[in-house]
Amino acid sequence: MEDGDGSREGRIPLSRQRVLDHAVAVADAGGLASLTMRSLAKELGVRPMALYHYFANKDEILDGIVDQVFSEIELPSPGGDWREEITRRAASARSVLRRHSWAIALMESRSTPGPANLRQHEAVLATLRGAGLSLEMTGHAYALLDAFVYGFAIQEAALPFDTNTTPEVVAAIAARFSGGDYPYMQEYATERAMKPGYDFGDEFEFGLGVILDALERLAGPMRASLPRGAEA
Amino acid sequence: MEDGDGSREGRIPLSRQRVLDHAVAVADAGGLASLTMRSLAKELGVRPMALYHYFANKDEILDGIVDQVFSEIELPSPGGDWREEITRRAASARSVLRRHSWAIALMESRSTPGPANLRQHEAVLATLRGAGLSLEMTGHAYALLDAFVYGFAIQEAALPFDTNTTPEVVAAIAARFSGGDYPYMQEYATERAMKPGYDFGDEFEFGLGVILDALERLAGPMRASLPRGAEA
DNA sequence: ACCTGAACACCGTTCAAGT
DNA sequence: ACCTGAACACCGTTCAAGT
Repeated sequence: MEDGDGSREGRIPLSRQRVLDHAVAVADAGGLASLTMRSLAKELGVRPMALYHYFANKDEILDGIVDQVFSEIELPSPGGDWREEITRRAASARSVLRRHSWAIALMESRSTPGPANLRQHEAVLATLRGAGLSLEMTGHAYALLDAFVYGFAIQEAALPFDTNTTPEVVAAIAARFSGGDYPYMQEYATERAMKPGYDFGDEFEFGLGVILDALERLAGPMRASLPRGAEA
Repeated sequence: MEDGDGSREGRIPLSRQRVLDHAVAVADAGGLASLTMRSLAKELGVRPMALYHYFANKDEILDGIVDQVFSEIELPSPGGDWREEITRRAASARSVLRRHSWAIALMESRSTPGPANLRQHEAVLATLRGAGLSLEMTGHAYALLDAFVYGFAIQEAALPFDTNTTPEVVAAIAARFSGGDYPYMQEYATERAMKPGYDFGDEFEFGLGVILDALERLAGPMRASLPRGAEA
């Protein structure tokens, strides 16, 4: 994974973007704990202090990679069918957060949204308002949709198994419930979760569908796209 | 906040529970980053290495405080009205995660659930199954409900303002949107979020209500409580 | 059994310096 | 402007030791 010989010749020069790209790669590969100023510098073929020429401190880098992750999420386009657009954006957010699950932990602690985050907000608001939702209903819809998307990402990240967990590991987990202390968990595990074809990920489509159906019903008949507040 | 004079006389002896209680208090007061083996030891009036007599390492303490947080969430009782019970449990989870918002970041990274977490799962499954939901619908309902609860907690934790933010701060945030780049965000901010009486927290009741209404409809007429899988 | 002291390999970051 | 070296005050943790 090292990409430098240490010599300055032929080195791609540092830049904010290059630092952030490598920071994301380091976190993807080894988790958030493995991302240190020193490990990041080594990955870039540079001394730790060089990073401080582009970022005031590590927190600024963390803010940067969170926004980098947001920038990977597809924006809904306010022109199209709102349900289709919102679904596409939600699915994209889910897959991005699955790729970079360390980002979820960071989202909780940083409260200054970056530009990609703001663009994301703007596009979702535009899509919902464009579909004719009232301001109040737009707020309801957005909070509910994003809570679901982020919460689902937490659940997926915390799952003790993913799609390619060995049967041995699954059996070990199941053994914890077989003492009789957790009859309902045991029922769910044996009668459903361990059945072939079961995939927790399918709950995403189900949940999102439930939410969108409800919003559609609550918002009344959707008007065709009539953008407001953007006519200036 | 120091509670010891350093002398061993009269010191409450260490124990796993005492360590965890203080660890939660430290994280509540100063955030997760402020919780170090050394700061925790100082808070307990003890040397850092004493902690290793009760926990193998810091990770075990982190697992412990996550489960401690889960233990604060009210369990639904399978006997009562399912909607009421699930609502009470969700509201409790939200307020607990608001009190300990650092726990959200930890939930993502630890995948071995503690006893309080398991009890929580068992009680929710019992409540849903007791209400007559099929195994499949129970899985759908649980995933959707918890995604919403956890996701809402992230959103609340990431909010740049809480209920007692000064108007100056609010104005500073609003100023970022007034450049014309974000017309829909500006509309939402000025026409709704900054209006007196607006409270993001109200979206919790709305979203939970939408989800419960949908589940009620999908599950068909609820049978009276008929526990299954626990008759042994 | 319960706690401590010294030490090791790490952190983020400052400050002064090199080119 | 861009990067470095040495140093400081921290980390988690090992190991051997005290009572």
